[in-house]
Amino acid sequence: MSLEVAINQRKFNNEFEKAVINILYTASWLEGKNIQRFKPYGISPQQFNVLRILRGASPDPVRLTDITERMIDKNSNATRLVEKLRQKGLLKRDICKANRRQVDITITPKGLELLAELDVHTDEWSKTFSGIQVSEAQQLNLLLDKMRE
Amino acid sequence: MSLEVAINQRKFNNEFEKAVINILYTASWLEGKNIQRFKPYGISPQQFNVLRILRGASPDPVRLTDITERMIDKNSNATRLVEKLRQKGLLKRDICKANRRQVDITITPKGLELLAELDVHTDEWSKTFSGIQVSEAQQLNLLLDKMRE
DNA sequence: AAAAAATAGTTGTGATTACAACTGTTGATA
DNA sequence: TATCAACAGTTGTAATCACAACTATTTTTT
Repeated sequence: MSLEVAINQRKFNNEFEKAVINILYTASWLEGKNIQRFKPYGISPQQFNVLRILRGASPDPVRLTDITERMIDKNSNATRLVEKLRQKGLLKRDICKANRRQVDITITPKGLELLAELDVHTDEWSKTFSGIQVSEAQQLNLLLDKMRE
Repeated sequence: MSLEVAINQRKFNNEFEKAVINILYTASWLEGKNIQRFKPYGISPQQFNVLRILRGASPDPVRLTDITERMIDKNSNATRLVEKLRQKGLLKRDICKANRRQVDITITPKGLELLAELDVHTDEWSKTFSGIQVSEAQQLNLLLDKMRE
């Protein structure tokens, strides 16, 4: 569906403003889909993001600051996200002995299992973007990177 | 800055997944900028969105459902956004006489003034996207629309 | 070594979101 | 004309976000 139809607006001041609105609208659309996708597994998109970061480093631990740096949404409160996941037994927290200001966070086997379950789902989900070609996705990535320069 | 550097992740499963993450990251980046942009005027990006919808229809009123339909983020609670703006005197609410289930919402002169102030700001802001050309912004719009098909 | 600055994370708060259940009004059906 | 369904908004709630102030630890400066 075109942006014009999606938000029922015919005119935009210029292509830049339209692109900004289009990005925000598409992100909100994707976020909604993600919430539904993760809901059966009892986690939020942000929590999924954290788990994936942890798996990327596993079996090495990751510091809280590293998590924030690598998160898609930098505004999230990593402390609280981590605490939620810890309560679910998906990660463990240890005060770093070398530097007691740091908290070392590691994904647990249970966390890895959950991600493994979701992997199948994620692959299928990626394929649902039948509207665009691989080359177009590449182009999209290029343009978005360029926009943030 | 490339997405890889922005979220410190070197590999992605495929270009589609990368594009999804890129859209979400870019949207969060833009949202942060927007929050800052509107903060001096005491409104949120969503509230700005509502005011612009109202100006688009002005002097005609708009129903609450119309607002939701036209909003960038459909998940917002229009009732509460409108109430916030009403408290600030930026719009007025009237129960529709013909159909008392409906609420007619109209932007006030004060609301129009605020938007006029912001217009200057918005134009300048649009120009800060020096990284991309008009043709590239068009391409971006095309690809995003296609992705949501 | 004491004081100051920098680092790493936590916590408090007010606003906002996600979602479902709810009220009140109008239209359709029997 | 009652009854039921559909419509238009509202409200309750638990979770999350935005942001700043805070604690605790380590490093740097004097």
